[in-house]
Amino acid sequence: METTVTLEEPVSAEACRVHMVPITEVLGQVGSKWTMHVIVALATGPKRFSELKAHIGGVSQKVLTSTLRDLERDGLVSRKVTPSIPPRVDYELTAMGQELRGPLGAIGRWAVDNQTRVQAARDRFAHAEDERRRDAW
Amino acid sequence: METTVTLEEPVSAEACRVHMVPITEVLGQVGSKWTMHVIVALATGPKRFSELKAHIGGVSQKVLTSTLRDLERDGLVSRKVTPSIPPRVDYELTAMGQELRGPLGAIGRWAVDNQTRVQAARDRFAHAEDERRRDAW
DNA sequence: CGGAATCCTTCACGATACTG
DNA sequence: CAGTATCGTGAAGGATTCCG
Repeated sequence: METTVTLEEPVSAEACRVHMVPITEVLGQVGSKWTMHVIVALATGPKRFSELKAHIGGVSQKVLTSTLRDLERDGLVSRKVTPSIPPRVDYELTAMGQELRGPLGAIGRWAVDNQTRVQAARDRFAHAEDERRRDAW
Repeated sequence: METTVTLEEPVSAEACRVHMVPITEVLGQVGSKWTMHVIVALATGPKRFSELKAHIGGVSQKVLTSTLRDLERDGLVSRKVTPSIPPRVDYELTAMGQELRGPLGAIGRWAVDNQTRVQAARDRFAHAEDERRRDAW
């Protein structure tokens, strides 16, 4: 019994919804504003908290902490504490985190390859909106 | 001059951030709670508004409308109005929308393939949390 | 240094009611 | 049928302060 539906051949609306649950969950996590940045930053190797914060830039300490917690919770990132003075905490992609780089890279490449097309579409849309506004007057 | 960095070989922190912009934007959109559902629903062919709503299930018409607007705005979905009585509106993936199915499918497959591993990691994490709580007392 | 705690703002989402 | 208009809510994110 094959249950790999995803984006190819939906069976029923209900079966499709059930299948979407883990996907939605993962995307909700990945779509979170900073998750992608963290994974990219860690893709080249382990980093300390302050290194991550500096590398990413523009993220608050609180949000970075919670992002890292979520990733650790899901087993994508490992957290290694060295209780020295001052303390030292290293973050690193786990094996599972490394595996996510592939699929994430596919999205990333699509985004980079298509940003001009998306921008053009947005311009067209904004322009069409203007025209409708003009017609209304 | 090659500028395809994404997830493979970061150059500088700044160059990396610049590259992340379109990716973050796309992921923010895709990570939006219902975008994925809409694309999956439309992957098999055009659908009317009410068909989409019924197929997805659990989405309010307001949110579905704005989700579709965003997708239309970015040129991923086309909207065809038939001014009959009652009115009829068909939504369909554009060529660009179709192309997104590949990368999105990669994420989807990863999510489905790894949901048990993620769940196990969460259980471990929750268990470790409990133990720390017990130590505190 | 790496956080936890607190406060505050914004916004996505949802429920409801109304319209062409 | 396919929206638009309004109102309400919770959660995400950000700034700041304090702690081991």
